[in-house]
Amino acid sequence: MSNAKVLPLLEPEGPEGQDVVPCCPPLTERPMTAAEAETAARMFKALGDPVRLRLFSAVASHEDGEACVCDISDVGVSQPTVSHHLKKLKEAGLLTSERRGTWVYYRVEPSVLAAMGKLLTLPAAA
Amino acid sequence: MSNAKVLPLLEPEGPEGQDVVPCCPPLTERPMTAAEAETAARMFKALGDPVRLRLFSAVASHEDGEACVCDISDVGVSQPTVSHHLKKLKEAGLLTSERRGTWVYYRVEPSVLAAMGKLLTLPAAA
DNA sequence: CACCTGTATCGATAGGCGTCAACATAGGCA
DNA sequence: TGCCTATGTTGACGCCTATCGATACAGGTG
Repeated sequence: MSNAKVLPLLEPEGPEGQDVVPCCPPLTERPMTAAEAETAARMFKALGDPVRLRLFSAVASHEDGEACVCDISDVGVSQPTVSHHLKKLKEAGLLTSERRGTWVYYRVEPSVLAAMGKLLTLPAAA
Repeated sequence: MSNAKVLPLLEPEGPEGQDVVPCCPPLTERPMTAAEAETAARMFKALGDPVRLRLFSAVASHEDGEACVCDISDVGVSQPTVSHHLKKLKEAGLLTSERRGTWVYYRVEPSVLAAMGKLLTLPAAA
């Protein structure tokens, strides 16, 4: 494990704290390169499943942007399926997880959410 | 065909021109319902493929948010595959198409892009 | 009309993915 | 130590989908 893996949409930048730079410019700025598209698509894909989207929203809207699995696992699928989807969200860099005693808590990465939002920025709509 | 079909992320609202209301609140506001997630996931899924993301970006970044297929079809896959992906983007409500003489032009729906952006809005980041 | 180019559709195929039951692992508690 | 709960992993199954070649359709040009 370790935290050597970098979040897909972001690259750590500079030693001044938690600065990050988005992987890609807004979709409307210029055509994305193949590499950029590969990276960004991974995140969109992760949110492209209704169950995952609900899980993500449940975590993101929970107090402090963090929630125990037990708080959010009522989405109509079996427990292994919930676990599977949370893993996918983690692999996509949208969530992080931490075990605290009996329970495992998942937390959103606000900077990633912001980066995705910027991707969908409009140029200068009239 | 006809334009009876409503864009997935938006619902026409009121007779005052092009007003639309987003299908769902920001992800962080409250846990999405199953129905909301179903709708929103359809759009994320459409952007969850690298080829489609490049095609979408190519159209969105093109002059006037519109591009001929011939201008954007150089993404490393066959012509039928390009056509297939453009159709998917159209079905997801992200693009519209119009034939003008020999060529077919695809155009982005700015309001849909904006709605997706709002979905990823942060609450009140410090 | 015949021909060429641009785009869409069809049919087939291989791989990806969501889902579950069964099992494994981790931590708390008696 | 043994048991219970919470969560993750494994293996299997069926569906969805990205891709292609072949073909069809549309529109321009001669």
